[in-house]
Amino acid sequence: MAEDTPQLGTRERILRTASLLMQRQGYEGTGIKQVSQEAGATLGSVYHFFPGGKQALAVAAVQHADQEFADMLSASLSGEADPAKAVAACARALAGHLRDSGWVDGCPISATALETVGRAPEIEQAVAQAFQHWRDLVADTLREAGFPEDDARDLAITIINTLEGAELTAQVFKSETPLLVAGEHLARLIGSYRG
Amino acid sequence: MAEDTPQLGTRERILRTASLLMQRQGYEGTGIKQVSQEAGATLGSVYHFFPGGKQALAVAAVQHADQEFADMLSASLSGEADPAKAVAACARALAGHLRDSGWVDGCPISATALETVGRAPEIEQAVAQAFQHWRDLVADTLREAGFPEDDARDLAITIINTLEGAELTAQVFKSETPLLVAGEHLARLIGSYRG
DNA sequence: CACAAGCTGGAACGAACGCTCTATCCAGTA
DNA sequence: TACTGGATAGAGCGTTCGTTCCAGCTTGTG
Repeated sequence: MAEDTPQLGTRERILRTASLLMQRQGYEGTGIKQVSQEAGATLGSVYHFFPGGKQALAVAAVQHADQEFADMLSASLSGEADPAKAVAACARALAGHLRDSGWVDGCPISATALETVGRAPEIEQAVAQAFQHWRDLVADTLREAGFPEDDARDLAITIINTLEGAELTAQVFKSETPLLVAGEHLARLIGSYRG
Repeated sequence: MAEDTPQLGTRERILRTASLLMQRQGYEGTGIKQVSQEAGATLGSVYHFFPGGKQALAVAAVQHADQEFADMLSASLSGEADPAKAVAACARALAGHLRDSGWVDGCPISATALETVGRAPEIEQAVAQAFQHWRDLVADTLREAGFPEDDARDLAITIINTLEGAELTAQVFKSETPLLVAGEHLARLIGSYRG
């Protein structure tokens, strides 16, 4: 898993491995021993760097995924001047990445989110911060393109939601279609605020 | 959990309990022993009715949830003649139900879907069938309202996706807003095909 | 009343879980 | 050279997991 990147520090290797495994298997489905093995670390190291145990590791992994996905989102959004086209391009990028991964690498945190909602406050909060972070990136893009504050905020909510749901569905059907259709519909929705 | 409905048969009680627990905790987070206890049944009964073990129980629970959600969807959609209004009403219904449950009862199968994608083919297939089922219900509604076949199919995809994503986000933020905004945006999107 | 079939109850199994613990290693410092 | 403290290593704790197994209980039929 991450044994092929030994130049990274142990903590970083554990974090990346945990994030990847939780993306694919969820929080409950990912064991600390599996993380340590696939990261090329030992159990002792995991507890050394994350004294809070599995929950602390999950929070850090969610935050790591948050930042990684935000970078990808920023890059996608800044590639097009028209926000409608930018969102559609973003959906296409997600679809391509998902297909290339064999339909396993969807949203990095939604599985964890669904398993821990109402049951692990620290993790829940990290997930909420990530969603808010991504939403803000989209809202900023819309505002800079001239959309009024209220419209930008509401559209950003729906854009993130729709991409989230489309990615889930694309995984289930192992098809790019839901994401591509979502991209076009979101572009149409954004465009409908222009007139 | 289900001890208060002893008039139901044991198999049905196990099924409902499994479905509810998997909705809230996911597949990995839900144990067979927990199901048997909260269903007021014994371990022997679970394996008697579901000889295929946890996976078979999960498949049956997903199918049960499929039918239950489909009924709710049909009722919501048939309440309004205009499909745009019907979808918005549906989003409001989901938001109300989610709030009443203390933000824990979201989509009954998405947690299970995310945990098992690419790792448990039987469960994956049951999830895909459920999604297709719901999508068909929406597409039928749109077709009956006069939408062309292609538009109805594409819109149905996005409507289910968006509701799915909005429900996830509403759970994370413990707020009805994502679902309500999604309902309005979906109504707007549907309306944009009218002109 | 007897008897099979369907169902229930729960002990027990091996494996895996999260986590704790002690021991060892080793670069940096005095 | 002696010491210190972060990092590594993994055995082993108690618990829970999914599963198996079988004795006992009901229930309906002859």
